[in-house]
Amino acid sequence: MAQKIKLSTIADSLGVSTATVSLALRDSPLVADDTRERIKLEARALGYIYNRRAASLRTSRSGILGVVVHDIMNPFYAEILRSIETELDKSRQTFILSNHYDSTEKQRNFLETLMQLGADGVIMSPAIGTPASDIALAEDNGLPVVLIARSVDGCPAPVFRGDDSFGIGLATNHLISLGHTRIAMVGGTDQTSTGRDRYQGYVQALQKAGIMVDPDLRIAGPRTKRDGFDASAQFLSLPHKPTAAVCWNDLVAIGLMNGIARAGFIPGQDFAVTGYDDLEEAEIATPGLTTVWNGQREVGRRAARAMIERLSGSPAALRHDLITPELRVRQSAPAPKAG
Amino acid sequence: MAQKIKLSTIADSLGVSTATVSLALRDSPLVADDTRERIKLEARALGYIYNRRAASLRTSRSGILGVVVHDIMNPFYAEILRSIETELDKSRQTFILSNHYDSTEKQRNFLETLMQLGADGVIMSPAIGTPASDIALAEDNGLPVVLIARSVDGCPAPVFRGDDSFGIGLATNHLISLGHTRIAMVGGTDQTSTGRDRYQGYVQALQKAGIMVDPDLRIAGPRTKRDGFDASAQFLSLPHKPTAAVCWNDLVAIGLMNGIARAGFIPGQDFAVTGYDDLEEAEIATPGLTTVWNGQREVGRRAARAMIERLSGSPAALRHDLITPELRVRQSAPAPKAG
DNA sequence: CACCTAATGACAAGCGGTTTTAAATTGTTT
DNA sequence: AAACAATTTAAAACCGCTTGTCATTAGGTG
Repeated sequence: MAQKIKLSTIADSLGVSTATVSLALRDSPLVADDTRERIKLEARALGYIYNRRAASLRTSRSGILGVVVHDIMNPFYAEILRSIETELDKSRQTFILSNHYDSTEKQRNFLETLMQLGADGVIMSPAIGTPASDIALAEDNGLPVVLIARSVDGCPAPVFRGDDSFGIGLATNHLISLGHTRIAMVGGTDQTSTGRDRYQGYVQALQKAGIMVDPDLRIAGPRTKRDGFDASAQFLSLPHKPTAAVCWNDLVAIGLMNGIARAGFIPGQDFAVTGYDDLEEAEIATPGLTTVWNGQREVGRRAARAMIERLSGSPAALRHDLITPELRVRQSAPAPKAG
Repeated sequence: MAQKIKLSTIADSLGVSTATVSLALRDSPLVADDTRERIKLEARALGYIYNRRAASLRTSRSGILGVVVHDIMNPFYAEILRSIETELDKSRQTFILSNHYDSTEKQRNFLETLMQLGADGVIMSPAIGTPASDIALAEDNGLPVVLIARSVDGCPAPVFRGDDSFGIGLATNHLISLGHTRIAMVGGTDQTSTGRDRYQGYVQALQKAGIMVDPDLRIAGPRTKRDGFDASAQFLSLPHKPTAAVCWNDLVAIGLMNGIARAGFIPGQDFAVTGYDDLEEAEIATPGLTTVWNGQREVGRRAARAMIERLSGSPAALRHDLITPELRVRQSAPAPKAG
């Protein structure tokens, strides 16, 4: 490793002061045009690397954002993440990523790390059971928080997510309109705001259609493709076989369809299945998955923008931003078989 | 945001010097036990947050690592990433993530950012066309590099990856032993070391079995599930219909099977398909995907360890570490249909 | 009790930038 | 030619923590 090039190296080599160099590199109007050019040229020639730590010590802006999600291996979060990345790239913010796997402790550790690093803010999908105080602590220490996908009770931070109750209603109503009456709900948990909203949306849709809600038809828990696959046995052995399944998300739906197929049935023919999220994969699944677009790209984009606006000191951002889901009809959810 | 608590705040409140506080918090033996306890207690009581930027300015160790992959939405990289995360967690290193989408420019920008932040090192799967000089530049600026999945010609950095040529041979030989002779290769590109190795492995296996290599049977390019799905049309219209497909990876294989199914054929019955990587998903695909375990967990684990060792100043790590792939037989690749 | 060693803690100089304040230069005006 | 304004550049303090050097105190020994 060659000798370290710093501001003073450039200053010495050009016979000016470090202050001038600093100002010049950041295009300050206080420096004459040709001085600035000479300095920039020399900086490049010497292979100068700007030291952000030193700078941020003074300016208290690190250019780093934190992003916390449940699990990036889940395509739902991966899609959100990608749009956050795209948006942050434009503003030259780097981000540090962490999965919390729904451990509030892991999440707390990560928030602490961010504070130590002097991160400018954090975009997070809170872990199950996150107390509002954890978020308040971050804010108190100068770490602004923007929430995505889930909200936290009693927490004033802005939230960006889809309208879950409405969205699951779209899927449920679609099945009802096709003539299904025994509709199972596979996946989800009451422990998250999202889980409660979706179950409630499902129940409301049934009730509005005058269909009795049968608690036996709820298979709570599944969240991944594997879970959905494993849940197929339970689904197939439900009392009074259901003809359709409203799934927690696309992963569960695809897993469930795979499981059903493994058992010798034909998904999208023997049973109607709907997903949720409209992942890229929904379209190429076999059969094509009827699902609900949940705007994950949009969630990421808006959350990132909100954060950037907040950092640039604009007035308090809006508190909540609900994205309106849309139904995507494909082949996995036809009308029930006659008889 | 309350008033900032720093070392001197604690020092003043206890009537000791900041040096003592610094030493105490880091468990230096130079500080008496009970002094240390008093200091730690006070730090907690005041809600002190360690300022890593200030510290690292002095120590030139930031506790940050960079990780660059092609695309985290690709489960192959996501699995590697997860094992890197697990490993780094143990050493209290945080990491900054970036996708390069095979843009050397984006990759260069990211490396520059890491240098500015004073990152301790970077674990990367290099973008197609990465010149060895880009990596040398990083090393010159004190940013140690460990490569994963792909190697870079003329670059002395350690590499962790699977033995691609051998691995693809496993899949090809398996198909040959089942009686297949017209075996297509779907996906991959000659632009990466991995791509060249796998194609070569496929060719060698055929030759060794005395099967003529037909260039028409190569469909180069596909890498994603979507690509595989789209390639199914081309696959089905190949001259002299092949009976089997060796796919670039599991994603392509699953996509291809979906496409084949959409066209009215039954994958794993009308055609034999093999994947590569053994993603979690391979097991629950329908039919279960016969594939090659590529040790991505192992790659991530070893790469992270190598980096940590290197940081702790241990002697030069070994240059290459090839993981030996293993065949995983499931249902997607049976013998060819009679006739 | 004087002397030496070991244990403990204070001081101050960095680390590499940013920014405020003041000085120097140039050009204008009377 | 002196006085003043505008434009550039220089000097120095500061951000918060680490660490080598040195002073102080306490304990042990002859």
